[in-house]
Amino acid sequence: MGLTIYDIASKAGVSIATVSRVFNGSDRVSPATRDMVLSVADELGYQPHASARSLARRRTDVVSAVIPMISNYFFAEVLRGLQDRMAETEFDLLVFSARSLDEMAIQLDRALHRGRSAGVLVFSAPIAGELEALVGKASQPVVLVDGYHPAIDSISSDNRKGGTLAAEHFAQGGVRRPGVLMANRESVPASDRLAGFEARLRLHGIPLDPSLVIENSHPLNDGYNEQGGYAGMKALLSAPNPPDAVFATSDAQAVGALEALKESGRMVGSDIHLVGYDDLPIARYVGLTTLRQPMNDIGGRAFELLMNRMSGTANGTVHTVFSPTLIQRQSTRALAEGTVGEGIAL
Amino acid sequence: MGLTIYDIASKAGVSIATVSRVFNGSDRVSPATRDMVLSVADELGYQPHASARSLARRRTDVVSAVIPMISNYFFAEVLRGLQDRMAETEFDLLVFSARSLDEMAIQLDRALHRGRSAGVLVFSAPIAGELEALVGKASQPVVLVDGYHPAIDSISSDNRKGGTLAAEHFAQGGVRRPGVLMANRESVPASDRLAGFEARLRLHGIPLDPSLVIENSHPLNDGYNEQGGYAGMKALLSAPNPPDAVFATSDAQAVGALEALKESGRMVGSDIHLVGYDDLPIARYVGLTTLRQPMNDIGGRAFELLMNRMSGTANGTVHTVFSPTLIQRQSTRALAEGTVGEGIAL
DNA sequence: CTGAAAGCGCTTACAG
DNA sequence: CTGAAAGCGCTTACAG
Repeated sequence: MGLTIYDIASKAGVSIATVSRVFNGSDRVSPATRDMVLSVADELGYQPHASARSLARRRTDVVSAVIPMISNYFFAEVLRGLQDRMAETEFDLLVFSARSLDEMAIQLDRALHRGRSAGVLVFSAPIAGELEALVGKASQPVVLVDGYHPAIDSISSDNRKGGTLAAEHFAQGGVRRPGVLMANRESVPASDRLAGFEARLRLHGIPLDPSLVIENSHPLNDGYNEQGGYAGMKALLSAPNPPDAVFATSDAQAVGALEALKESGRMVGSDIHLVGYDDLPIARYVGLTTLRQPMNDIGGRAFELLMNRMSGTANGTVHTVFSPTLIQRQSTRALAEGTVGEGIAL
Repeated sequence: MGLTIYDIASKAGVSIATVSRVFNGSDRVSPATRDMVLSVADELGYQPHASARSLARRRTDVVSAVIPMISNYFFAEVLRGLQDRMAETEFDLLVFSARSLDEMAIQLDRALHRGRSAGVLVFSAPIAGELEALVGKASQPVVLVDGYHPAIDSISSDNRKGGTLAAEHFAQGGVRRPGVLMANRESVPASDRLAGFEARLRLHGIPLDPSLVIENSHPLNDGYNEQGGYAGMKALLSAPNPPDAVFATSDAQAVGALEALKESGRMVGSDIHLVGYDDLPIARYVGLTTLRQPMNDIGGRAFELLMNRMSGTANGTVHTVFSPTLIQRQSTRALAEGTVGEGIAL
């Protein structure tokens, strides 16, 4: 299909400028001309050439997303929100996925290549060192998704707030001896969740026994995994003085914990309570109280931020922070105190 | 950064042709010239412009993937395999995601735009009607992933074989009265899995009572969901003559079924057996016997197929079919008959 | 090994 | 409303 604008122009008996105008929706074309050009183009099956167009226009309708571990539920959902929002526009999405921080730098470097895209979304990466340098000298706008840097637009979810909500739920429900199933210490989201949780407990004068804060022993996926939750809950249950409610920094860990609780014969939601984080599809299914992040909104909003930057509309640096919501389900049933959630196990 | 090849050329005291040759790894440049051009380019921070390059070369180093429901585990994993393979090349990946068949056509149409990419991967779509027409007149090579059409290169997983393996496992283990938790009837993969299952049972002279084949009542995600598996298993258990082993067409359904089995007090893996499909991460965790598809390999192989097509190396239509593997775990423990699988619940 | 020049397929002031 | 022409930033025969 080597059809060019020249073929259409000659066949339609107009200049290439006119054909171009028709395809760019210019209003400086008479309806009659437009219709005829369109019908010729349609008949011949003409399509403008993407690269030629971006070169001539000096801009491209492509956005890049640099993502660690694309197979992760959170990223996949954010990406979905992003694409839904993008579908309404002319933009296409270039995806660069990495499996480590080093790879993030490599992929970001690729994404930043001149003429490749009009803007870049960087997911969940601590912006320092090499990444910071790359973003610093980037010639296209960058927006951080699920990340933060004082000088770069960002959009994220308030992890401290999530921890706070969990603690508040516990406090209101009369929890006296809380425990925590923590992901890897190095994980920034998990640390923030824990920090918010601790601070709010303190406010209520509820002590958090350090021996009841179990760090995940399985490193997979930064410690957000079932195995570690299972092992951690086993450890908590065999403590001299076990907790009466547990906050897990992810649903994956919580699902593992549920397994351990079932084996122990405990009634979850009455004997002991459990709160997760993420609201994976399975959370609803197993009746797990959890913190939900508006993943789709995050994706959509990220694209909007980037659009503003690309069009030069934006002024100062913008940091958008979404709040998580506590979804109350059976795993904290007895804590309900009137705050009946939407949650039924099935 | 409006740096062009001219800036580098003049600063380096050579022609733009030479600069171009350096950046294209041509060997028709003296080492000395090469080094000096490179150092100038490096100093100034020059990068070739992607669109200009593809326009002049008359080809692009971009591949498109058209995907339904990107948040699905299977697609995310295949995508990962694809990207791992692509990372070794100069290719970038454009992702178009759809939420329905109609949207698949729209997105495929976008992906097929001239100059946008050098080849397109179409995921899990029945190629007929509008989609077939689009692929038919496409000017770039198309490879079907998890799909089939006689005239188009494809790569897929043998779903009939998966059903056969499940049936064989049941037959060898002495199952007398099998049941099936079926996804939506319209789902091609589920139908194929069921067909293979039935055929192999027949071969062994084991009857499959139609009343023990329960179609999922929850339409979400084509019937591959926990809720339907739960409800379906409840129905099977309350049958006048319940099954002694159940084949679920997905792990999601099987996880729901496990829940129902637990509530019923049945010992899974001895009183009754259960086999899923997909080998989701949670399958290993809950000790579910299942059929695993080599998702990463599928992605990598899809890219290779496309590369061959793009380079014109390929001859006839190529259909690659991967076989699933039965991963034996606790949920069919008593069927083991020596075939001890790798599976331990934790 | 190197350069001058044509060409890739569009867009967009500038004139009319 | 329409056209002629320059330009977007490269690549690649063609000559030397």
